[in-house]
Amino acid sequence: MIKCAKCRQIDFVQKSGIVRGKQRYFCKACDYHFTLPEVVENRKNKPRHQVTIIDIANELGISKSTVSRALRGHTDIHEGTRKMILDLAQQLEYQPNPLANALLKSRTNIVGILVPEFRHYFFPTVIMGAQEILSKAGYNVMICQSDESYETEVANVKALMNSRVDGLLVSVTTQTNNVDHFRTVLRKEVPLVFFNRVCPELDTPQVIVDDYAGAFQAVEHLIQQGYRRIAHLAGPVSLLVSRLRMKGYLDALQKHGLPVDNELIIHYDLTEEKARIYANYLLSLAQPPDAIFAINDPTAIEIMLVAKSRGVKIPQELGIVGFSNDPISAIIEPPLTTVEQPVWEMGRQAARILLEQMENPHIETYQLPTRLVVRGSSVNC
Amino acid sequence: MIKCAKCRQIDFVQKSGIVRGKQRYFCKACDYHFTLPEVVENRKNKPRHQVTIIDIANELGISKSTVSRALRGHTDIHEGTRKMILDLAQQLEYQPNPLANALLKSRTNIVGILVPEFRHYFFPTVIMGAQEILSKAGYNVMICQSDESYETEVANVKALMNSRVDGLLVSVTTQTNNVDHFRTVLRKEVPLVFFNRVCPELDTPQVIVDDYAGAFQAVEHLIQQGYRRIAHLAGPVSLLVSRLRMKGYLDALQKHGLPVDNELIIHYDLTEEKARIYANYLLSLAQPPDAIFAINDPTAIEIMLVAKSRGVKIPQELGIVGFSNDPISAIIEPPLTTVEQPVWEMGRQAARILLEQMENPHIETYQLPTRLVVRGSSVNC
DNA sequence: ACCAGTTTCGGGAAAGTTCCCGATAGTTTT
DNA sequence: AAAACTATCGGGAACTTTCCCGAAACTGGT
Repeated sequence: MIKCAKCRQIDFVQKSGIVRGKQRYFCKACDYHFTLPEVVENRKNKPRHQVTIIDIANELGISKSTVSRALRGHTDIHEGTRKMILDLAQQLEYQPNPLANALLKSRTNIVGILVPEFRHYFFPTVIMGAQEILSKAGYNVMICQSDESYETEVANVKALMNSRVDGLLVSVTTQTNNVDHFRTVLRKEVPLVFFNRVCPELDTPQVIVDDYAGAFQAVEHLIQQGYRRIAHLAGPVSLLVSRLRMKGYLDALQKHGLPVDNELIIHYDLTEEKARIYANYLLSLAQPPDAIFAINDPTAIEIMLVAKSRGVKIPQELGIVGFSNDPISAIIEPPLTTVEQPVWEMGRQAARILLEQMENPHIETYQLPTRLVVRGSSVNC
Repeated sequence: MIKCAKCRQIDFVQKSGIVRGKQRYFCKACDYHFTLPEVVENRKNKPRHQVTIIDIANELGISKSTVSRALRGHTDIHEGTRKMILDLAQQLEYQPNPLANALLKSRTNIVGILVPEFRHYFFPTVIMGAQEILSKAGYNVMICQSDESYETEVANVKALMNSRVDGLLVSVTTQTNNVDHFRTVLRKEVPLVFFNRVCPELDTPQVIVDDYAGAFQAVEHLIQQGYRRIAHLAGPVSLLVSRLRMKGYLDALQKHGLPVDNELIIHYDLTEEKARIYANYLLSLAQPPDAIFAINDPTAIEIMLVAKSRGVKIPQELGIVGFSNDPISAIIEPPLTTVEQPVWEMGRQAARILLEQMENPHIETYQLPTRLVVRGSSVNC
């Protein structure tokens, strides 16, 4: 009753177990195991078939190699054939599959950008600058935020590496003390450029601003305005920006012969709650400061809000200077004196260096200038 | 002098032209063309070879199928073999190549997010909400901004589709009147969910807030505060949100028997410059408004700045209400009355619906509630 | 007609996975 | 002991593209 799939005979076929729910048969004559082929039903589970070069080749009765050559602008092809292929490709709306190309070349044309957050002005703007350059160069961008968590940062780096990004633009978290995950990136020779929050212990290109000069100017400005007891609400020591701005603060004090009071120097983790807590703490001191230099504008603004809620008059009783010149600084009352940094340009430069890195690996540190923008929050008239 | 590459004989070999700069030969005896193989030099242009399942298979002397089964947690495998494979995979730090998988399955595990901008509070926050859900589900995110330009939006959609994203989360530009590019997306059966700025002419899932109710409440609040000549600086008519908030504005006026003055209704393109221009225009009218309902918070804030610069007192001479409750609204002086919308949640819901869409396509419109937050900019006491 | 040289095209490997299905060996049932 | 069944593994296609290299079909020149 059952024909052998090989010799087409019936007599020697016998049952031989079940495989994956299907009856199996064995033909003694030709020593051959087989199962009955299922009737293939409506094969509609192939939803969207993108047009491939093979489709074009079949349509024109030529080989896929020729189609590929035409599309890639090779020379080894007849002008008429090329035109024919190009026309059909356009007509069929052919889109080359980047996945196949990526698999073959091990290049995805995607760069990863990893930032601590993008709720405030700074990081979104850097990203926009980077995107401007990268998309011009034909790269897509995959953005991750570490949320100021070391574990998330490690996980994100892993995820981006697993996605086989061609390069990485990174600003580390406040908690990043161990940088082994970035060493892994370097070991796999994936270009890596840090910006703003950099890793000086790694030999990688970096884009930063002149944090020291900016901080120095800011604090000197406060001194020139007559403030004498100047506090500094600083970032965590782990970040180089914190240390550089701190040094600018200290040197400015020293230059003008002002004492350094450790009570007035606070390192914190850049969260809003802590900013409020330390602002309150500073203003509650027996000898409160008459001015505060904040590590960045969001911090400065938290201080302003706390000062306002305590009835402390700005700038008369408290001068405040921030860093970064977020747009909100010009809007708040009184407007915030701050150190302007070319944020958009930082993104552009980071992207540029990353692209260069892909061509020709080299270490480059790019430093952008800062400029003090004096507004109402520090003019003690 | 030249041996045939096939029969190893010398006598019948003759020159036969040149191919790509290399001398070609022909053996009459075996009717065979050939060129001399080049001496292969140091093949060091294979930079980083990732560990593959084939490496594991070769190492253990088994087939790649078996390795794949072990790694994918299949049942058809011996427990000992699986353990052996898993151990070696861990030791070699094996990472499956997502490109190969994507090529095979036509799934990239990437979703694209397309927004008009992310300089303000709203869109970055939505994106964060969406990312929270999507990354939990194992998806990476590719973010593009159309920069309020229709052409850029079309180009971005094309780029994301070309990158073979598995789904799309979109908020359209102010200039988007033609939606053919989204029809292309739907035609290729790529899940597409709109949020905030939606396309009602397309049959797609959408996530919106109750714009009508929010606007109605806002305007009614102004009326209850005693304002009688209420202007509306609205968004472009092309956006549904504009139309809905407009309707809320109109209905609130009507309910309280206030006349509609077309002079006080301005549609604009949501750029900062135009906001300033129209704010100035409104305040320069012979009969200026005594309150303005703004389409969103950035607009409201521009109006506040213009009013301040003209010496118009808020809220005494001009009441202002915004929409969205950006953090800056609580900070500005006076604090801005605004309609709060669950922005983060909007991102979460959009992502959730997109994920559902991938499983089981269906049309769903999700509407989130709004809530009026009354602050100083509208309390005419 | 014969050969050298050029132009144009096709075949097939490679990239790394998953999955279908056949194959084998071993185990249990009749 | 044959028949029926299970557990485990290997082979190879498929996904799409690029690229190497050989093959065929030309062109001229002798």
